[in-house]
Amino acid sequence: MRLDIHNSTVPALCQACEARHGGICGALEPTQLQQLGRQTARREVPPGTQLIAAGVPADGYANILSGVVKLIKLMPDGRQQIVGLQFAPDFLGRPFAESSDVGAEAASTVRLCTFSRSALEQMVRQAPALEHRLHRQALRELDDARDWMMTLGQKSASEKVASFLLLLAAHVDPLTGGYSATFDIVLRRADIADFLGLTIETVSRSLSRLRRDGTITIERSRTVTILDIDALEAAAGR
Amino acid sequence: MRLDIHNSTVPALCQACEARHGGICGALEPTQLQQLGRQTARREVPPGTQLIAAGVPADGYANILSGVVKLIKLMPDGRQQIVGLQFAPDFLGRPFAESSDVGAEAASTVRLCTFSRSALEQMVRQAPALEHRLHRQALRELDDARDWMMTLGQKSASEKVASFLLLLAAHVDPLTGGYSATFDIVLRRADIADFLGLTIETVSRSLSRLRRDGTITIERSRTVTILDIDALEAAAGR
DNA sequence: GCCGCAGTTTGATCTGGATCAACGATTCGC
DNA sequence: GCGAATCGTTGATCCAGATCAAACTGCGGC
Repeated sequence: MRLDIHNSTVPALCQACEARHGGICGALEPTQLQQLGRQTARREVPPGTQLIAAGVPADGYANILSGVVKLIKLMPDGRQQIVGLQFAPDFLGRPFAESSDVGAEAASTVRLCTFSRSALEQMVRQAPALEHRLHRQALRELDDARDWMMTLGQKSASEKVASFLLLLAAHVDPLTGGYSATFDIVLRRADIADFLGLTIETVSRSLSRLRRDGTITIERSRTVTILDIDALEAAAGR
Repeated sequence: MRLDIHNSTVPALCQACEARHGGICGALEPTQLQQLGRQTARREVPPGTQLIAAGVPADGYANILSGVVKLIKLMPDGRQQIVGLQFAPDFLGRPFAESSDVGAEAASTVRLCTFSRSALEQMVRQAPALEHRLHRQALRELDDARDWMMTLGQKSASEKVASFLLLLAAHVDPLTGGYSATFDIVLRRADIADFLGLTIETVSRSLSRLRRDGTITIERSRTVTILDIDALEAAAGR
């Protein structure tokens, strides 16, 4: 089978890789994948691991293979805002800048495919399609950020919580395009609060109300099942 | 003078253009500028003009030559959030998408250099540096959006208003890098409210308080002079 | 099994900003 | 220059969500 011959030139690790399809490596030819593959390292980190420190020059970039990463901004007085969540197969890092004022932390166990700044820059020079992929992801993240600005600026507490559940349901499973009916809330209540601009008490109360209304169920405070997706969308303000 | 000979190949309109320096046209060679120049049209529109309708396929793109553009997101029930302001020499439009769910409206008199989707796509194919510029602007807008998420999610009403004034002061004059001491608030109170996730009354009260404290002066509700920049930064939460 | 701890839920109270209301200021058309 | 519409300011009251306080749940260590 010809396809096998062709595939055999793709590094074994990349063959089953999430990041090759939706992610940025999809822009690379087999020979380029081989070249990049020699400069990558896989890492698995536990929840809570600091992946990128805000304001500190980052050592490199990564593709997320599985898990959820929180993007965090901090104020001098300690208040913090989670400005985004990233899922497989997202690219992680800020291209063309020494450092960023956004930090990144593993929210769950996270598997990464890491590579250095210079490795990325070298690949970008060789494969313009790679920059195009990065550009597209930046635009997608920009759309997401603006969506969330709407949530933060205009929605009520319960609308925010419902929006958050829909966001998770749409992203936890990188394979399906739609919503997952059952999924784990990877974040603690404190993280959800920082993402929504609320307090943990208000988050908890809003979740309890959704449960009481029969829109969702929650097991052991972590596993959510959506019973009524229409009601949840309505509760989210659309 | 050799420089004149070289400059003479740059279209006359582009020679003094804002967008050529900070903007995306800086990525183009004189011959490419000439080529694009043939496909552009300058437009000057009054405040309130709808430039891009959310969800409707856009006819094209533009560079902002002067003025301020509001980026607006709308909810089905009519609530709206301004998700960003754009100033000269920003690029206006959403590359690689038929339409966007973000609308754009002139906040002041705006001068634009417009061109079609196909003209841009053609130039991008010929000049990879152009996509690089677009990419960089997208990343800058992403940083701005996340900054504003912090403002929307964590800051108090008066911190939001102070942050807004600093944002304007930093951008109204595209030439200087720092803050302008005196500038016009181009937006109406209702727009400021939609940008900050507040009501017009709260915006007005916060501005009055800053005036009473001697941090700023306001003439005819539009022209602001910053008397104490440190106090204003402190009031903004940094 | 029991303890200790971190995280979550629920209740009572308080408050920043929304809402409701009235009144100034500015701009525009004629 | 005058009236009218729009926009902005200020005051009084109300309420969603914050804060303060207490109990509950699940989990790991021993």
